[in-house]
Amino acid sequence: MIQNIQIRELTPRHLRQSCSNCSLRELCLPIGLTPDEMQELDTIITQARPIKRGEALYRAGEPFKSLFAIRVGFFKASVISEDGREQVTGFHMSGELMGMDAISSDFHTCDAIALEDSEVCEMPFGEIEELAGDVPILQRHLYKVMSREIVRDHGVMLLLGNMKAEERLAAFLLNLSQRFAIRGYSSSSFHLRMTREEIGSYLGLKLETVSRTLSKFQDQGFIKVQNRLIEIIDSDSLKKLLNNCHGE
Amino acid sequence: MIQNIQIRELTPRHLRQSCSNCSLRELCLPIGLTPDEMQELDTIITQARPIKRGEALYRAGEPFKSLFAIRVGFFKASVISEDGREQVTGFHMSGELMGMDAISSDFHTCDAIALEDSEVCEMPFGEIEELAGDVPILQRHLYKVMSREIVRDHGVMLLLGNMKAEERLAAFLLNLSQRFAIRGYSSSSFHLRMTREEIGSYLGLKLETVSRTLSKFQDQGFIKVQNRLIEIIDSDSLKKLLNNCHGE
DNA sequence: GAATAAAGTTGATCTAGATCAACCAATCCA
DNA sequence: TGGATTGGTTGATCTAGATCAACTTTATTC
Repeated sequence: MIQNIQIRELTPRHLRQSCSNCSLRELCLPIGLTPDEMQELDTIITQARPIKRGEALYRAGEPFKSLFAIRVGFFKASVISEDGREQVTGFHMSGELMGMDAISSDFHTCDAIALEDSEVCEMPFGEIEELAGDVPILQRHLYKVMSREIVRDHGVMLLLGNMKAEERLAAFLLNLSQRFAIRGYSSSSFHLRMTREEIGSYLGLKLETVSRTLSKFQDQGFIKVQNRLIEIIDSDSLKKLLNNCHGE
Repeated sequence: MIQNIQIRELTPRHLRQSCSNCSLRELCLPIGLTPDEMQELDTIITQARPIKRGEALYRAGEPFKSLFAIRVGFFKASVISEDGREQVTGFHMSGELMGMDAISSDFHTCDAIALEDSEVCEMPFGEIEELAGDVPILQRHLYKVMSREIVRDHGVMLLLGNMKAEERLAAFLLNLSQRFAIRGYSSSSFHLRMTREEIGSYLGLKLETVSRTLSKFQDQGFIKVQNRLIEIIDSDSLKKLLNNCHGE
C-alpha cells in the first residue's frame, strides 16, 4: 500500500494525466523510464478499450498486431485442440500482459475471453519493439515478462503432471488469493470470475471434481464457499496440503 | 537438404570459420545479419563447451549469466517441487536455446541435464541483450524464440490436461520424429535418449504406463520397440490416435 | 416476475491408470 | 568376465477421479 503510493508520487502529475485512461505505468511497465521515454510510450499506447464480459479480446488464428495490457478486468486464455477440446492455459487480471504467444508466428495461438467487463490498453508490438531498441530498460522488461510467463507455465506443468485434485485446487486458490492481495484486494475473500468447468479445464479436472473438492475443503473448515464467493478461513491448512510431505 | 546447403552458401567462408566450434549461425540465430553483425556476435559467444552425459548444464537456484545454445547433444529440463517431485518440462536437442526461464528472476528455475555427451555455446545474456538493442533482427529473434517456448508450453498443458495416455505417447513420438527429421536424421527410426521414467515425468504418466503403452503400439503394428530404439512403422495410425474424433 | 437456460451440487457406478510385485535385459565396473 | 546395479516389461490389484444421472440454485430474458 505504502509502496503503491510511493510509486505514484514518483510520477510527475502531468505525465500521469497524459495517459489518463491507462494506468499502465503503475501496472505493468518498468519504473525507471525518463519523462521523455514515458511520453514516447504514451504516444504508442492507444486509449483504453473496453471489452464486455463474454467477448473475445482476440482469437486463435487472428493476425498478431499488438500486445494487450489489462487495465481492469479478468480474462481467460485458452487453446483449442484440433478435435475441439479446450484447455484453459491461464487466468489473467489487471496489470498483466496478454498476447505474447503470438509473437513467434505472427498470429494468435489462443483465445482471450473476458470473464467480466474489462478494459485493455493496446500496445502495437512493432512500435513497442522499436522503442525497446532505444530504451534498454524497456527491452529488458519485455524479456522479463516473457520469461515470467515461461516460469509460470512450468509451474502449471508441475501441477498437471504431478499433483492430485486437492493439491491442484489448493494451489489454485492460494495463487488467486496472492494475486488479489498484490492488487490491493482482499486475499481472504474474493469472487471467482470463472465457472467450475473453466477451473477444471485449467487444472486438468472435471467440473464435478472441482465442485466436490471445494465442498470438501468447506467441510474441513479450510474455506467457505458461497457459489462463486470464496472465503479462505485456514490458509495454513491449504498450504500444508501443497507442501504435503507424503509421510509426515 | 538443398535448403541447408543454400544457407551455408550465403555465409562467407571466412566468417563461418571464425566460429568454427559453433554452428550457431545455422542453428538458432537469425539469417539476415550483416557480416559485421555476425562478427560481433561471434566475439560474444564463447567457444563450445562440452557437457558429459549425466552432467548438469545448470541447476535451479544458480545465478543466471547466460543462455545456452545446444550445438550437439540432448538435454532434459526439469523443475523440482518443494517436496521433491520432479517434473520434466522439456527435452531439448541441437539448435535449441535453453535458460530463458531464468531471465525473469536472474537465477535458474530448473535443472538442465545432458542425456548424452553434448556441446553447448554459452551466450552471456547481458551482452546478447546489448547487441540486440543495436540489431533489431536479433532482438526480434529473441522475442520469437521466447514466444515459441510459451506456445510449446501451452501445447504441453493441453496434453497434460486433456489427453489420455495413448494420445500423449503418440504426440510425444510424433513430435520427436518431426524434430529429428528437421535436423536431417531419420524420422522413422531413432534412439530415445531418456528413460521410461523421464518420458513418464514429461507426460504425466508412470513409467509402467509408458512401457505398457509402447508395447501396445508395437502389438498394434504402429511402431517397433527395441529397448530405446524406436521405429515408426505406421505414423498415420499414430496421427489418427491424436486427431481422435471421439465418435467416428 | 414467470419462464427458461446456465451453473452448481451430490450420489452411484465405472475405469484408466496408479500401485505393488516379480522378473528379465542391458550396461556398468572392478 | 562376471556380479551388481539400473532400466524395462508384464501381471494382479486398487483407487482417484471420470462418467452418468438426478436435482437445486442462480442468472437471463422477454
